[in-house]
Amino acid sequence: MPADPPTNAPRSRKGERTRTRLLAAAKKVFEEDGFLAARITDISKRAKLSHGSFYHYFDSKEQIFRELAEMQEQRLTAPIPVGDRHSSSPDDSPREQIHKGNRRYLELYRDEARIMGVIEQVSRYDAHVNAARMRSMKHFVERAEQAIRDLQRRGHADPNVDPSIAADALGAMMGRFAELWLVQGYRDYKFEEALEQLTILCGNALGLPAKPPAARRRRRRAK
Amino acid sequence: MPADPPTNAPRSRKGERTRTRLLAAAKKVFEEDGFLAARITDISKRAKLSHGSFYHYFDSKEQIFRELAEMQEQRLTAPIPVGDRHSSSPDDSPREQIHKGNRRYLELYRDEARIMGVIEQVSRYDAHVNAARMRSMKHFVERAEQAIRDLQRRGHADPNVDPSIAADALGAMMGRFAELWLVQGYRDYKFEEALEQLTILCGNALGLPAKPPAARRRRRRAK
Amino acid sequence: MPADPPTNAPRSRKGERTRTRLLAAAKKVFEEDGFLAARITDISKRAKLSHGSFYHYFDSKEQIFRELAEMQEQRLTAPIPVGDRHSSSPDDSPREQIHKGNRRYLELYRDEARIMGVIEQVSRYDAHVNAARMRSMKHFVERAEQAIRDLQRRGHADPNVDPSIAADALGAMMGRFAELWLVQGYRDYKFEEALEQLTILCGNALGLPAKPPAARRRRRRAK
Amino acid sequence: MPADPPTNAPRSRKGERTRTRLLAAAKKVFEEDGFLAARITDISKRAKLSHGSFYHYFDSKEQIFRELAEMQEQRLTAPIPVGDRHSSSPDDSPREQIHKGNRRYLELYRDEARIMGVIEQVSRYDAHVNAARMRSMKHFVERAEQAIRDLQRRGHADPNVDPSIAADALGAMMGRFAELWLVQGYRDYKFEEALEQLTILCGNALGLPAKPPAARRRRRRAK
DNA sequence: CATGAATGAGACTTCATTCAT
DNA sequence: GATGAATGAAGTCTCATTCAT
Repeated sequence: MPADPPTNAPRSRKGERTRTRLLAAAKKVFEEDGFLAARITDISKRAKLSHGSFYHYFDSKEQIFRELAEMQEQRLTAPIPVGDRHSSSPDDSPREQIHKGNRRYLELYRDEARIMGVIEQVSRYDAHVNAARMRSMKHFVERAEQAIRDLQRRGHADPNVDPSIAADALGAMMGRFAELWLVQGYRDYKFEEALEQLTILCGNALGLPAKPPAARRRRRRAK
Repeated sequence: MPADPPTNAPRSRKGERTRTRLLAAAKKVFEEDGFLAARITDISKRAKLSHGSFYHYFDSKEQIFRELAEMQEQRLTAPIPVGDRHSSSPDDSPREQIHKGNRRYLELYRDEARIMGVIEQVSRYDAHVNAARMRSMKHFVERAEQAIRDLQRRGHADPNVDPSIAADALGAMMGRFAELWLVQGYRDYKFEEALEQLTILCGNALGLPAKPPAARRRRRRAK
Repeated sequence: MPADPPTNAPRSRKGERTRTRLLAAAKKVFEEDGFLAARITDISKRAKLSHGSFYHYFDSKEQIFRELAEMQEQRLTAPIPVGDRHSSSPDDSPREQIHKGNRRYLELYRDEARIMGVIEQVSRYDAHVNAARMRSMKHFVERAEQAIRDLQRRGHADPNVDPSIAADALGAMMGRFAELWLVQGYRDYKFEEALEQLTILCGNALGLPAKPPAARRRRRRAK
Repeated sequence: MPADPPTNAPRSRKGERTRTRLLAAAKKVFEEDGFLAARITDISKRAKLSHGSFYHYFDSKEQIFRELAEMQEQRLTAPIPVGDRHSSSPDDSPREQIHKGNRRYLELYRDEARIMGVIEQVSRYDAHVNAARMRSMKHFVERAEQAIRDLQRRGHADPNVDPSIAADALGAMMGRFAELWLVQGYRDYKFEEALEQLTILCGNALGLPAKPPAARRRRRRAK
């Protein structure tokens, strides 16, 4: 999954620092101006570098963006590290697990909304960026698909649901909803409310057992 | 909801025809080359016109695209005309109604996938195009929201679901899934299968009564 | 001195009226936008005519402007009609005659300052317009020159002054001062004051006998 | 009074040389073609540069012209350096001082007639250029005004003359006469003759004591 | 490593002018 | 006479990218 190993890797400590500075500068510039309007000059200037030097580190605007986007995507879809605030414990209910996953996704998306918006933009005309997204999306969706399959096997999810399509569709829902809400400002939901609702919708869609309002559950279990 | 009436409207019959020719040409060029790569010259040439003439009818590439996008969006989210192949009869079950609506949406999206892809692209950097999308989306979503509310009132939908968020989220799901599938070729689903699954997911998400097929089947079996 | 007889002279009564309308419209547009920014379209539109029709009456923007400029120049440098408010009676002193001539010039210039400014502009890059100015200027200056010569012969003007150069120079002074003041708003003189001063300067320059405001002088003489 | 410091100032020695080359090239092109017909490409080509490079140094044709015009204006209206061929010694008569000033002005104007003509042209439609002219003109005229005031105080100049208007008007005369003569070729005066006449006119206008060939006049008065 | 001067392809846009209707 | 559609020459300006220093 790594991008093409940078052809122009820095050789010295100093070079490495400069490269990092460029990446940070590029992120800011892309966030402020969008991909198209961003100019190499702006990025270099922000990194306190002459624009000529840019080419020591990256071949083009596309290339530096791809690297940025890749980093971002990976962060967003990476498996939740065990022990993380968002990691689910084995005895979380499926809905609770979804809830935690969704929370993590939305929080990350929200915190990086600007650059996420630009990635959405660029992924529509840069095949590389799109491919990178697809790759990490697939990775993520596969885990979800497997989880659905498990739930179905244990009789906890609607057997009529196709795990593959469902994983894609619910992923699409989360992604696009996040963009509409957090990037394009389509509406102004309260974070917790939106999160909860999305979780309900996901849970329902998969036909998971009703929500925690635990009382009911215990009774059922009690049965 | 109509766009600003074109400032440079044609004043003669002939002009009107030329304008239409330009719109058709533009659509093709945008579909083939994408928005950015499309050049005024290409559009004009395809309409068998000198590039100078383009400016009699449109102020810029943006402007002609906006008009195209607006038309497309309206077609996609317009209420289904009564009597249409896709129109639902009053005694359709809610799931059936959703099914019909989804079918219509997906079919239209599929038939215009190329241009829809370009619209997705442009809407990320042209505020006008995005605004137009938002407008028609809102229109569409409001109808959905109202429908959900009705279902809840009649006890047919999960009362925990927020109609507004649900309408947005399921709309997001449909839209993004369609793009992934029909524009970006992310996966290669069979049309009927994807349609059915999306309908299940929507129905489940809203907590609608179990799918008809099941009922019938049981009854049938019961018979 | 007449301009080239319009190649495209109107043939009907209606045509004549349209032509006049175009001239009037052109004058306004030139005044508002200057020559360069003025477009045939604007002129035609203002004359409630399609721009195509413009070419029935004039060959180009230059041509219509030349006609306008010529009219203006002639008005400005035409001999003062006998009996006119500005006409000088035979027993006016030379200074009084100059005063009247200057008043007439400045009043006309002031009343048509906008278009005069445009003429100044265009005369710097349209040889025809400049030639027209030169022609009428020469006409005017020749009369002045003759007048100076007469005054010198009668011992009323400084014999060291070259009538030809003086006429040119004082004409230049009047013209450029008027432009600076009335077109470019360089300073904000009171009309009467500026007029009087210019007259003094002209009179002095030619070495005419001291100014009439006899009172003061008499007093001085009385001393 | 200096123009806004160029935003795109050269940062290296080489750049500085190139910039200078561009200015020189621009001057020539403007002189040959006039402002309107001059193209960026021509200027760049003449400076042995690609047209793209032009934009490293100047934002537009207007900008480079403004800089050129400013330089020219300043040269023309700068105070005469002490010791210069044109500087007047304290015991020059007022008429002699005017003579020297006029000579300097006319010689400079003549030597730069081409570009002066273009400046006259441009100042009529570029507010910046005009403003620059006005500024340096004002500077110049203020010195003249002060001189007139001094002469009046010492009883050497006609007290009826308003120093401010007179300075403007005589400045206008000099400027416009120079243009007519040296740029537009309105007439073909001998340099020395024109200079002398203009000096006489200025001196007379201000009512300065008669010219050196005083003898004649004194005799007359003596009568 | 860094600088910034130089390049040049390429697209947009304007508008005077022509011409078929 | 009038209309307005159509033409196309011409010039501006931008910026990614290269390269000599």
